[in-house]
Amino acid sequence: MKKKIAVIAGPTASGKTELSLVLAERFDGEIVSADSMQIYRGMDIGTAKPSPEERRGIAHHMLDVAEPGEDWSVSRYEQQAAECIEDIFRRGKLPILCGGTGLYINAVISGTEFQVSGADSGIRSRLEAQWDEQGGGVMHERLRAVDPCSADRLHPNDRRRIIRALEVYMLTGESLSEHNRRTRSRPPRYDAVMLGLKTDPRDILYRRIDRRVDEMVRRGLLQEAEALWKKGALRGTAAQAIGYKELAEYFEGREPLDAALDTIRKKSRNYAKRQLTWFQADDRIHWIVYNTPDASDMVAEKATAFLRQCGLE
RNA sequence: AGGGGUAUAGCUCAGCCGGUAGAGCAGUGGUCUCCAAAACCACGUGCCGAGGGUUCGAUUCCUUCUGCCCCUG
Repeated sequence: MKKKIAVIAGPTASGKTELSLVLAERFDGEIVSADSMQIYRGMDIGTAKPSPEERRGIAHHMLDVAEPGEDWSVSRYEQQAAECIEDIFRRGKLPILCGGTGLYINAVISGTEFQVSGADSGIRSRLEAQWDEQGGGVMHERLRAVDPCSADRLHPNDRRRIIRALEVYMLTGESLSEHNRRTRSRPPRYDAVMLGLKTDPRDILYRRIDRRVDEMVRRGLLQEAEALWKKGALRGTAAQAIGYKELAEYFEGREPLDAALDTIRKKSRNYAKRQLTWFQADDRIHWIVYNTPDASDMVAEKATAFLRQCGLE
């Protein structure tokens, strides 16, 4: 029988962390973060990473596993997270995968293989250079020649995915579409019991996000971001983190502080919307509406009931 | 108080010589199998501030009023 894990998904500021702690206590679980930015050491306030005190003695995994300058990727995440989950099972506990990075969650559940890395071989940067020289149309046609399915599926402007599709083919000889067909046909690695948190009118979430940015500033986001910026640590994937990249503009004197903060709020809302689009398309998710702080007990009860109903205890 | 300017989509603003209107941002919907807090795609009818006038026809010209902005006192 396939092993069961609990998953808590949802957009930023929807209350995932809080719920994960309650469920970990009730189900004797350990938490595995599924967040592409919380993996970085030193990026704490801006990623809303639970502090050691906030973790209430519950084991957390996949936090602080990389330096901000490191290149990170789904592949690395998937491998390490899977190891953590297996360890948790060995300890006889329930793994609770909790986070807002849908791609990471899916990779772990399904056990997707990402064997080839174009970034390492340097082929990716070569393809990127060619894209800039020859234009996207040429690259799209090149892809069409080796992988017509992917070419049809991808919009000509989708530079990143066209390059990746070419890279996969060049590195493995197998087209991306074949690879996907093969991996998708395999049964998922875990039996995931998925919970999703959201607000009902979306504006509630947006307002919560706006407020949370102010809260982060109060807690020292500027100092944290400035320290990383001074070290030149914000490179690679970490440089994409909302909050840090906008504040870098401010530190460099290219934008006033209030404008940078407005952008942070805006980008966070945009991000939340994309997360909702991603998760709402996933019909495995059992949604719970979490509108106000005083509903936390009710949310916990609903979540608990659902997990029990799905055979967890 | 006098003079000048402005009033167009939720916001910032385009609309040359009159033929009823577009961009960016926001928002919404979507894509997503190694940069994913990223990248990419789609969607723009709004008493063109109000009234009057000129005109076949006014957002566009004239005029009055109202709001805001600037200058002079």
